[in-house]
Amino acid sequence: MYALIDCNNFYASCERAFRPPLIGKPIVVLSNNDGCVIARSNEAKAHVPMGAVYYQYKQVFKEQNIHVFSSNYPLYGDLSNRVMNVLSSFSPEIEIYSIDEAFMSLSGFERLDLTCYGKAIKEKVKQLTHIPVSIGIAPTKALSKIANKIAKKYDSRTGGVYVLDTAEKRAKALKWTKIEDVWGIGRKFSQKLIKTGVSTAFDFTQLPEEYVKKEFSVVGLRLQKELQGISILKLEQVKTKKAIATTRSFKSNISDIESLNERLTTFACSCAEKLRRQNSFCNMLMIFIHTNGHRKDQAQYSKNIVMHLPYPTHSDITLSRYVTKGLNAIYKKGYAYKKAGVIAMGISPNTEKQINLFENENPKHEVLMKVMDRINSRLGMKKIKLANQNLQKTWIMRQDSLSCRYTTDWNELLKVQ
DNA sequence: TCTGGGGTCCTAGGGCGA
DNA sequence: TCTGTCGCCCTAGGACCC
Repeated sequence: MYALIDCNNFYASCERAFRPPLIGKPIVVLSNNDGCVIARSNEAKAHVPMGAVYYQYKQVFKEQNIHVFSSNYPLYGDLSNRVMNVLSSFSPEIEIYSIDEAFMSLSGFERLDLTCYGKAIKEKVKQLTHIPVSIGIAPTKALSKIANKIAKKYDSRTGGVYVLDTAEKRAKALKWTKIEDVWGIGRKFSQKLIKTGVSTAFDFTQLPEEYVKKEFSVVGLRLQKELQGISILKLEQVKTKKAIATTRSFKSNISDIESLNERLTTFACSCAEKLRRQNSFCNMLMIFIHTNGHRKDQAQYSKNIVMHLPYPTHSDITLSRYVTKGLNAIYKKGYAYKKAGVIAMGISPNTEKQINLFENENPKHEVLMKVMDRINSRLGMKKIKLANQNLQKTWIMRQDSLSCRYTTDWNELLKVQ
């Protein structure tokens, strides 16, 4: 059996964890640059759709007394770690699936009353982190997702925990689940399925295998088996990332190549730092620049370039050199750029560095990067930068409604009066 | 004025060497 | 020496997830 533990309206719950008066009040959390709504409390869901554009909904927020927060990732990341730590004490096998979800293996726990065990987990997480969770338990990962949806939807009846442990319950749950709500069936696939008369998860399980394989590849076939109660997807081990990206939309458009180069250099340094943190190198670098696709009245241009590096690296200096080279190749004058990014690819661990016969990195880079990381980590922020980055840090994201970093910054600890 | 960011996996198709 | 086939690798594009 597998359990899926999912934090309820996670970002909104994090904001509430340190501000109890907000319990029961409508809350939304915005994306970077306060662009659009990325999380809503239950109370806000009736008034604001997911992805709503902030400036278009300002009036609604005001009228409905909805509390608005800019996203506060240091806080959410820290609370997520705390939740996962609590969960780890309930099973030796746990897969952290995302910032607010984890799968847990309950094999060997079958003799227990799983509903009671689920409730014990839920209560412990609530007690230690103040984050409410819902728990779905079932024989496969895909079914545990459905069980979780039921637990969340019928919270008062289920107490936030639902176990799908019989064929009857499974059939009933599958008939209740709309095809577009099935984990792994996105917008395109659900449209295609609905056209052929498949409107529920149960209908999907009745389709011929060959048809599913042909139309939805092995991914669809695996999912079908999982929904039929045959466990195919196992818990996954922590893996090193295959790509590391830093991409941003700008608060206002950028047209000149110097400013773009400064931004992209900073993004490259952020990628390099993430690479060093996970002890790996990259040997390919992609950069891209976009104009604002939402502004149909403005001239559009979008281009990316992939560069193969001569040797694996995680040096700020090397990556920034290639960023400049790439930008010179794709930049076109006369456009207002809204978004840009750097993606490090071809990632290999420190232990498997492929050395080039003819050209290798200056060994001083490695030492320098270590010193930079140590100083920056001790000072808590980016004090040491490359010379072609902006030392004044005038590129601040729009975050008009940011809450405190209650758990990760000494200066922002909760004050008790 | 203002519309997020960061990932994974699979398939098709072309190049290329055995 | 030429040709056909097979399989591997790479890339682009498309689907999905949170």
